[in-house]
Amino acid sequence: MPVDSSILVKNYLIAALPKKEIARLEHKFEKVSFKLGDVLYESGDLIDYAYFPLTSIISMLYVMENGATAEIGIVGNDGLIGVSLFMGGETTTSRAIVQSAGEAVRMTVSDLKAEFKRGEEFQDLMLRYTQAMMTQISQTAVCNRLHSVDQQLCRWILLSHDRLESDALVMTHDLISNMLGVRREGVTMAARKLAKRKLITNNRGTITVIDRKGLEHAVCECYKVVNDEYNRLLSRGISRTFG
Amino acid sequence: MPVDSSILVKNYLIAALPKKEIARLEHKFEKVSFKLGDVLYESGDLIDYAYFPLTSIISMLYVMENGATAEIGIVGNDGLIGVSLFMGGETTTSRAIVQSAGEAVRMTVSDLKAEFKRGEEFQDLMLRYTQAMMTQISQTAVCNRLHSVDQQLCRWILLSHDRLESDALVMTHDLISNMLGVRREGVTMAARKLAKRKLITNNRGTITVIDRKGLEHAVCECYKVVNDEYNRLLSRGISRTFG
DNA sequence: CGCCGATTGTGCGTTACCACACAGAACGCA
DNA sequence: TGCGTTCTGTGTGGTAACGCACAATCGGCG
Repeated sequence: MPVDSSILVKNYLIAALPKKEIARLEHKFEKVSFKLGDVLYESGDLIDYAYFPLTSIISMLYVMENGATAEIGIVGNDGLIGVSLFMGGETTTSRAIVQSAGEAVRMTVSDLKAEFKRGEEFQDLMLRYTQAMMTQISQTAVCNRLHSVDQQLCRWILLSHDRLESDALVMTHDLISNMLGVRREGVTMAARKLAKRKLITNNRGTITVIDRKGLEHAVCECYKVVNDEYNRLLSRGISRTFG
Repeated sequence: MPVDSSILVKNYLIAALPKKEIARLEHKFEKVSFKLGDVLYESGDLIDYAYFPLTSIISMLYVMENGATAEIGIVGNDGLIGVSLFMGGETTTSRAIVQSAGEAVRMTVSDLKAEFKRGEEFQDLMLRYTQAMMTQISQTAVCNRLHSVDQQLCRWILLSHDRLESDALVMTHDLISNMLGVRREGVTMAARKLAKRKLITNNRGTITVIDRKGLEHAVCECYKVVNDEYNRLLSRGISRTFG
């Protein structure tokens, strides 16, 4: 489906491009819709398209040989899926899976590479975004090492909330546990604690944020570190309140 | 100190450049020596130089507000420190600290950027290296989440061994514990187990690899995943035995 | 309405790791 | 040779998370 150029700017990365570059690119985008659980690509797949989420959220998930999973990073309308294309690797060792249904625009590999190779603002922006992504991944490593499941769930809810228009996260505890790489019961426990503190409500299949400020107060420093870095590198935050 | 160009190729990243580009760059390198514990830069510091280790090993370490630390990645003669310079961020949220004394060559920020901006093989190589680094960081996140201290120590020893000419890792358990983000006693226990299996010896301040194959057999899949990706992206392994 | 699958809640026992305290061993230097 | 520092080993008790089994509950659909 060809796109109305006005929707492109829902993706902040595209919106950050000079008007001239947007004009050159807009007819190369194609709009797509994703359902929860759709897989954009598997580990090792050659990739056809780069995806710029508009309302969807995509998780990058590593899948172990024994089937255990852990989330490496999360991308919404703040970024794109397909960094490996202009980095030269063509594939990655992770799976890209839809964590929250919604829409995205996509661009073919060759269009993406051609624009990147021009060496203009598009290239600079993609590289700065990639560094922001690296910071997010790094902080995931740190958080996995040093923080409790409670803290990590809190961080994960904020990361998701930042990338959603709604306050309702349509996710079962089981799915969240796959992202965090912990037991489903662990998520249930942690969610109950947050609900008891009146920061979220926790209904069958849906977590709803009811006290955003409270969550920000409860979360570990990892959240803010990454957020500040997105601000610094991309001149805008993805958070709803910071920056 | 000006460099003898023959030593430059001890760094595999430099060695992978076309002869023409090496020739253009060689007079821009300067040789430096590092002691254990030297800090190349702190989180947030503006960086003056990019460092290409020859015999030294550098750790990228995240330092929490409470002083706890965790390693994000490790760089030896397979790579460079200063990716954020050409990625456009100028700084990172981590500290770069010497994990194993030795030498490196360095290049000024402006020389590095100028060469990168030419858009030739140097740029491609730097970007592919950066993707390899992202894979390493990602796998650190996964390993931190899903694997035991025993497994992580094993992986860490192999990562260090790959980047050393010697079989002796001059590191106290305390320093290793800072890298892994665990207790010193946890490292002591894990090292004793590996020693009991005759994979390493474990003397005051030094861990010596005595059964490389055995370690590779004992390590979690995270090691091989990253190693394969370095192979694929940089057309050569950093491991002493694989690829 | 009633059934069934999906989701969440609970209750074990077990394991891995932590924090702290301190003993012993090795090394380096006077 | 002896002394102090650094490093490693050990013990005790506590906590977080695990694996597993199963009960309770919710929602959709025939």
